[in-house]
Amino acid sequence: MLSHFTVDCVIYTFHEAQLKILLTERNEYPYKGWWALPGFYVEKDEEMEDAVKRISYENTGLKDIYLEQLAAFAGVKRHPEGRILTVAYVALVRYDNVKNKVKPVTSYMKQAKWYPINHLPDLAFDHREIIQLSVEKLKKRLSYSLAPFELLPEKFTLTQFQQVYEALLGETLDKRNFRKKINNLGYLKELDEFQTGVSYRAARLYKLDRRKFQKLFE
Amino acid sequence: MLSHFTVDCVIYTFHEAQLKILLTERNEYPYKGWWALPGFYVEKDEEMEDAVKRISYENTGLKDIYLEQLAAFAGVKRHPEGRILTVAYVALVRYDNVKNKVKPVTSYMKQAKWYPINHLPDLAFDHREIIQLSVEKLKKRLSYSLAPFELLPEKFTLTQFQQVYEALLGETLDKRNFRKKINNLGYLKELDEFQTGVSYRAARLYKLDRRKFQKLFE
DNA sequence: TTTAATAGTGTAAAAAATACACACTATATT
DNA sequence: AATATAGTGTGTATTTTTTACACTATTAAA
Repeated sequence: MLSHFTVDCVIYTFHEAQLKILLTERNEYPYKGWWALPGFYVEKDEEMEDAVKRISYENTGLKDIYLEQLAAFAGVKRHPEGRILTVAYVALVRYDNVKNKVKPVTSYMKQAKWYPINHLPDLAFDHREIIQLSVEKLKKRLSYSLAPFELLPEKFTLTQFQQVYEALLGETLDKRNFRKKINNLGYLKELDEFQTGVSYRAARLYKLDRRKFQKLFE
Repeated sequence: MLSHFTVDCVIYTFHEAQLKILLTERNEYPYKGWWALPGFYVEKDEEMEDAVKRISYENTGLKDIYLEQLAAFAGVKRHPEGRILTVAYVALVRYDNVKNKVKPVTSYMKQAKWYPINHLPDLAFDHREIIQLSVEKLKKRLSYSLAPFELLPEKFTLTQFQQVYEALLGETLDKRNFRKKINNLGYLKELDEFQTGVSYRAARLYKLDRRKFQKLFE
């Protein structure tokens, strides 16, 4: 009737044309030395979401990030000392905002590191399963959620946008058909700005037109 | 760090061309006399799903029913005595199987009753919100999940099948187009049997072709 | 000036979704 | 026997969406 209560965060970002997840190396029994999702106990009078925010702040230095609940995991055998119920959340952050910030600021882990979703190390507890579920959920919601925009910089190229889709779908898409489709969606705003610092033709930048997006999905 | 831990069940069935949810009248503080989702504490060494099965058995007399986890609700203020974390599950049952069975078999409730999803009474706790979320989830998964078949009898008419869709989508569908679409899906098996006991032209019965369904979604 | 790397663009064909109306049949009623 | 009732079952034309596919443009660096 009483259970330990934790939250775990699957924190995604988009970098080098890949989706990556932030993992921490545990410095505590059990699974000491293993990689795991950032997570910790929820305090007695703390709202679950606040605990998630606290943990993602400790790990990314960011407040006010995009969060959604994934699922609860409560297997009696998850933890050797008895049931620890965890509620897993998905968080999405822009790599620009975190690239110089990630470091372990807690005693219970040695380091934190971004791993591409298709090259994950062995993971503690049932964290592999949690991640698997999170990928599937993101995949399904792709075309009617703000998720892609939470992963990309404010201003992005269509190629970057396509790469987010490709990373989640796990397949390559035809450039022309992709562009046609997102043009029809109608919630991208074409800017008069271009990529800089590339040694090839600079791509045009776009951003999300939040108004149009909301009109479409209310 | 420790929290009370319960599960709540949103048990759906299909009856009289409507989707209905099983509610119980509480016989305990708090919300005594209010209608609520069937739910109870998870025992110390009990798996969460087993608790759900236990509770749905107590309420419907059925074992081995279709279950999926919906979400965790853990608001500090859900319960006047402090946080009670609940994990909500959706269960789907065939009305044929339960129609003579529903009765309160526990001390903590007075009665149980099926309510159409669009005529619900006032509900205890945040149960209205839980139900709302469950409807939305079912709606999204409609055409690529087994949910409709778990709600219908083994052998059903196309009209019944369409009514399940209509109830969840909250709109009426064109009969010809609906039939064309599900014909294209290709996982319905046409039987040589017909409805009986109706005072009008008897409709042909169909059933799910599980093999084809699985081939399609593996 | 050439090379390497990526951006950007259109059209035709096929497939899927939509809109739409009437004849059929089993039973109950007179 | 005739008729009313209530729901079953079916086809076609139109529009929309999806797919397949290949070349030119731009920039920086060598």
